[in-house]
Amino acid sequence: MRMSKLLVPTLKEDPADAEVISHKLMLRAGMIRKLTAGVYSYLPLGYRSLRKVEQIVREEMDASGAQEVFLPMVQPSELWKESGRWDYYGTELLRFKDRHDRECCLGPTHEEVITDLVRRDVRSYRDLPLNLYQIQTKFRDEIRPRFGLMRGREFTMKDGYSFDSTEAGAETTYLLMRDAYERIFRRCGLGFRAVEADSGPIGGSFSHEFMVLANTGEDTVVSCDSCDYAANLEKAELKPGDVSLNPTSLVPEKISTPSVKTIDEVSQFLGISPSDLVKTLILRTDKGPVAVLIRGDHEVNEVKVKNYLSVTELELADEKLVIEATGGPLGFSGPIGLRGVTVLADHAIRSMDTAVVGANERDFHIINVSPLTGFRVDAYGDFRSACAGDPCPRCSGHLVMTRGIEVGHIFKLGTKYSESMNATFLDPDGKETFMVMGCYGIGVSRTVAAAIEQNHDEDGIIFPPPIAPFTVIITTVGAKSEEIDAAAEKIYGMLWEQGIDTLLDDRNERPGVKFKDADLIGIPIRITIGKKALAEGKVELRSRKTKENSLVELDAVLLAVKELISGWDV
RNA sequence: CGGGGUGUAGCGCAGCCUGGUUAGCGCGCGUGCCUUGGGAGCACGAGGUCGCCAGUUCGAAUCUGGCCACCCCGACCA
Repeated sequence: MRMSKLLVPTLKEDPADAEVISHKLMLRAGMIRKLTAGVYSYLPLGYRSLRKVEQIVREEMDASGAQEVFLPMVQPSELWKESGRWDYYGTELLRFKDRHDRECCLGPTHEEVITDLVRRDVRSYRDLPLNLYQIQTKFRDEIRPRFGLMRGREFTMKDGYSFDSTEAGAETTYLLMRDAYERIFRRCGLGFRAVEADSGPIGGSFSHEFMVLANTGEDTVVSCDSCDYAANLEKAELKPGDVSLNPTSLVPEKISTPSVKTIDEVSQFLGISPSDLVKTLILRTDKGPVAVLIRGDHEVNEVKVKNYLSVTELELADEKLVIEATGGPLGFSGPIGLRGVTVLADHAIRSMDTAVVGANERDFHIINVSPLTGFRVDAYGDFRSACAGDPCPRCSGHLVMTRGIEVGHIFKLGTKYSESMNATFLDPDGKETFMVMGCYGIGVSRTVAAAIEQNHDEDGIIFPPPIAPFTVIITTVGAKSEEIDAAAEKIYGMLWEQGIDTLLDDRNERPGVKFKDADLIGIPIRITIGKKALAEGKVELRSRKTKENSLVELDAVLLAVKELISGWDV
């Protein structure tokens, strides 16, 4: 492709409404343009990158035995009512009516459609397992789209669904997909980590998220500094810890703490550390109010509490419920004397010798409380989020926190949809049985954005070669010259013949402009053709990543390019 | 939806507080000259319903009210 013919509207300045680096750079590099909130058009460069990711996904999915299909984006409400999600999904599901007044929605995901498809045509265990996937535009009416392609409302997703005749088979398929995902993200040239994710009621290690590591990521990845344990923050398990051996013998004492409410305020007021406090959080659930006790310096993990209680709804109580549950105002809740409320306590509470708690009375706290004897606890458990430095749940190492961008998620669904939608098959004994399902998603457009978050510098994007819109850019410099043009054309033709995507910057621009654009759009390898070197039969090769230049003979260009690509470090 | 903020040329902004000629600046864009190893220079030029609607006023980008759009912080997720 010739730069003079390509639509690449690069910008010198950052657009005012872009916040994160990938969004700014994709806009500046002329890869995308916004149509409306969370909805973007892809320009040639952006689309080329997207298609490269798609192709890698496609190849690896096919190699693992999955088959590509293409499902409708407009879906009838009936299917969603059948699965129960028409009511459950909420406003993220974009609903509308057609001219016959029939309710429809734009597909945010395709469990319903695929299950319907498979249940109609698959009747025997002989047809299983079956693994189908598609690469398609999804629409989710996100509450708050942001960060460009990182969280759009319309986005490109690879979604795959597997159907097995047995649990064991489903688990085998799951592991197959996990391996495929590893290969996909490795081939994309990304630094990533597969982490254990919350799998809700299914439990076990049957949900993994694939996180591209980048400090601008929205998710927190918890990993061990000595073993290979890694998990999403909401999932990361914690060891129980030791029970206090010398609980306080002091007598609890109610003290005045006027207008001192927050953990910080109380610890400052009393001159103690937040870890000496117990915070009592009142939560509203669909099974009634619950009190959760967490050490002052820790954070409650709502997903863990939710799973422990098997509730579907859980949120922090408002002041009204706090007064109802504790008898005291917001900010002074404590575990002593709570009635009619389930009291859960994090393991760490048991390790405390002494604690300061709220008195359930305005402007009072109680000091010298023994967590072991001072109040009733219905159950101890792992209810807090991990912190950096916590012991690893699998070995003697310690946990570290890193930021990540979730680009993939694989999940064992079990029979959730096959039961609600009656997807059955006849097993070898002629018995009607529910299919065991799994689902596997990759945010394709987000993967492109994540690659940029992970690979950029002050000059622009540094694309990993496999997903770069072009692998090589040929830049001619200096005054118009037939020799230079001829050399450029020759190399350009040769690289294309070798299947290397090459962009020829044939614009009549000054060198500075060409260099800046080449850097900005992140083409991994730049071949610069100038008068001086060409007179000696050489051109210049430059790596966008290392910024190292080397002069190579015209005959050696192809080899040098291939070496640079194969030696590219993630 | 709650909290904060912004809408003036393709992009980035000034002007608004204190209403008053023809609404400015930089970049970009067009033409010509010139230049060609890190976003050159000169000259000429095109491009604006000042987000929309109403109101106040002799007069509104500027003041008032309503609406809309977009961005940031929270709950969601690939």
